[in-house]
Amino acid sequence: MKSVGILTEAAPKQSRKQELEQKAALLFREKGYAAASMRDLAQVMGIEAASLYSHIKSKEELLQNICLPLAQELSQGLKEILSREISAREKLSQALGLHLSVITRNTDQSIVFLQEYRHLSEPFRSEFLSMRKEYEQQLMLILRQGIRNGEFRKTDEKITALTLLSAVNSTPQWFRKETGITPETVAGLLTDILVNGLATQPIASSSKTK
Amino acid sequence: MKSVGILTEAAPKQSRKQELEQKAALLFREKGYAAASMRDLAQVMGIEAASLYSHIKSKEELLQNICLPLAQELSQGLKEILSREISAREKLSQALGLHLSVITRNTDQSIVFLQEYRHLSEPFRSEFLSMRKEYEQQLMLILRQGIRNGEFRKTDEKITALTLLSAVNSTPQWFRKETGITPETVAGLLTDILVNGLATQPIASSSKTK
DNA sequence: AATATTTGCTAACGAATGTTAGGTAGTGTA
DNA sequence: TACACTACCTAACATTCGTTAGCAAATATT
Repeated sequence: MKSVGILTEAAPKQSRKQELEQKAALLFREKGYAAASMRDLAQVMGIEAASLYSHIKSKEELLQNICLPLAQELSQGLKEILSREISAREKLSQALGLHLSVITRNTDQSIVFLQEYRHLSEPFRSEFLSMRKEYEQQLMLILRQGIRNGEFRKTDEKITALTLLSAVNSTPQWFRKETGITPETVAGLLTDILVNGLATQPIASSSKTK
Repeated sequence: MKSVGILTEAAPKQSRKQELEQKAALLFREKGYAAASMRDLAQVMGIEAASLYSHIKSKEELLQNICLPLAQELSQGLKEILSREISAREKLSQALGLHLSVITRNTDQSIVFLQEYRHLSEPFRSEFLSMRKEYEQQLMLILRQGIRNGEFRKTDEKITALTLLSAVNSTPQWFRKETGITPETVAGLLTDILVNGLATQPIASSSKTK
């Protein structure tokens, strides 16, 4: 019962399962995982709820296929950057750039990834959390390196890392590919703000760095 | 059936309803609004689910009582700051300080406020969203003022405002009162990072400001 | 032409959901 | 003492939930 033909034109190369996962990401983003029902998802797909199970084993499988690959990609990318022999500043810049590149190319998935991971069952949830923790600590490592060699001002590494992360993680909320603005542009913009600051000239502050 | 006596010692001045709302905020924070059931909440309170309705009209009323007062407090505070006759830099600093003060004093509520507002029914959801939009635009106003008079570097106001907001909004995730660190300390730290930047010295970047 | 795979259907399941009805026992107030 | 109020109970409701069983038709593969 394919008969795509006239009505649903141009279902290109994507399998039905991929289409389902994409629609699921959008639905989970909009309503939240817990509040999005399989019947909602079925309606979006134009089929009955029970028919979804021809493609997937469970609702949670959808969530796993959204969260885990994304976590994997981010984690692996950062690890690679960390091993390069470049300045801390350059590392941070590349890390933010990669992070932004990944999440702006997958806005729906990223938002779900960031907000709904807690609905993963064990052991996936724990696995996810330990990957995140590792990721955060690698970011802190870059900061610590930069502070030690004088590239960065003295700040609390943990707080700074989490603040940077949440700053870049908010981009999927407003980023739209259609506007023509590229992930690279965003990366440049955000990195600039966060590394160089907003002010035109530094001012006396609590920090002891001139 | 009060008989607090020995078992539930020191239920200080707080009414049962207030206690319920506080427990609800914690529960909603931990499990998400949709995934947190009234039976979960009842268990936390040590009573039956049906008994909750002696104190509230509905589950959503709890969400409203978490989200709306917080939105009100933030919105009103920013409006007040905006009207002062001080530099943009000072305005931004005070705005971030107030924002941080409010949300670090109400971490559970803030997280729910930020992540679960979408489960408000109409017209509360729309009301909430328009308050948030107004808040964001007032922040942009401060940035625009600062850019115009040279206090801030030239950046995209919208992106910058949203980035600043999400940076400060992440504090409830890691902030713990018990550690002794005060909201004011956090405010100083974050404001410093965001306004003055991470770097010890600016470097050639896409920005045209020297 | 025969077979396997993909994609969908109807019907139904047990479990969990928010909520209501109606009642009871303590507590504070007139 | 009488009365109202607070705080809880049991029992049950209609609805929605994720999911399974069993079947059918179209498509792809051999």
